[in-house]
Amino acid sequence: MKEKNINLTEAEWNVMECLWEKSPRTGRETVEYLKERMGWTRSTTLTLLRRMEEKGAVRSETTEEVKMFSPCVTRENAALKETEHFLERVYKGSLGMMLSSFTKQQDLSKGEIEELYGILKKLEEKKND
Amino acid sequence: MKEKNINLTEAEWNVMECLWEKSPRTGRETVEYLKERMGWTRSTTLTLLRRMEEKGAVRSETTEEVKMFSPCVTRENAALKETEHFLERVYKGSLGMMLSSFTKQQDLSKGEIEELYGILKKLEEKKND
DNA sequence: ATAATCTGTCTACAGATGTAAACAAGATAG
DNA sequence: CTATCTTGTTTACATCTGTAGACAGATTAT
Repeated sequence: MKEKNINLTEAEWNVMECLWEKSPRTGRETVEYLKERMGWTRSTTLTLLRRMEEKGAVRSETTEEVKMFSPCVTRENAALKETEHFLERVYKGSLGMMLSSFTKQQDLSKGEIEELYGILKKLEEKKND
Repeated sequence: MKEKNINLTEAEWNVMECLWEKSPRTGRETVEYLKERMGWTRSTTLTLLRRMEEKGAVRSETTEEVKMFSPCVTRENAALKETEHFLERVYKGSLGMMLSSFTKQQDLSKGEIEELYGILKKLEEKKND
């Protein structure tokens, strides 16, 4: 069974964010949410939802006359896929290359560097026990 | 003078890679290069080049009867843009979040962790002197 | 000079994406 | 019951992307 490769477009990410934040949600809620943050019309949101259901990114079930939408992928998983794809395209798949290139240009603050350190340290510890 | 926001599509990245590797290049060279690694026809490559010139990603000059193509952005810069955009979309702009989420799922090898450490250390040193 | 070849430009076309109006059937308010 | 609102479904449409054929002028080989 082939893990369908769900590619979320930029617009679709917004719909997912909405559903990841809370789900299931009615069409109405979703429309409301996206009208506010994105300024989308009802049609736009519903079209997105339909397409996303077609491609298996969200699923719906009709409870008491109303359609409820839920995501079919976790945010973590979607993010992971995106990240892999991104690293592949831009940094030949190397996280190290990305980190060094990016930081070389971005000039992180001390705090940020500390944060990254912390992450690595925790990682290492977990690896060592 | 607004820094035009050059968005490279996936296909276009390949053209850029070719020109970043060496430039200027004749159309012919470029076509040759991409025929090999991508299996693209002459038309495909030339169309891409034209579109990319239109949107300012590459520029050309005709030297002795032949058009020579060069990139208008450095790889570093393009990568930076992509990275920012990517981080924004997927990790609310936070490199830290990206690193921790990604590594949580990806299980880096010891060597890789070391590599990342090295990068951070160097960064920190630079910051401290 | 003619045919074959290069090089550059134009045109094409299907599928993806962003965005949305139009319409139909049920629910409801007056 | 009729006018209105709600919810879901269809259709639309301009752009962008990936991919490429067709054609015209210049160059070269026969």
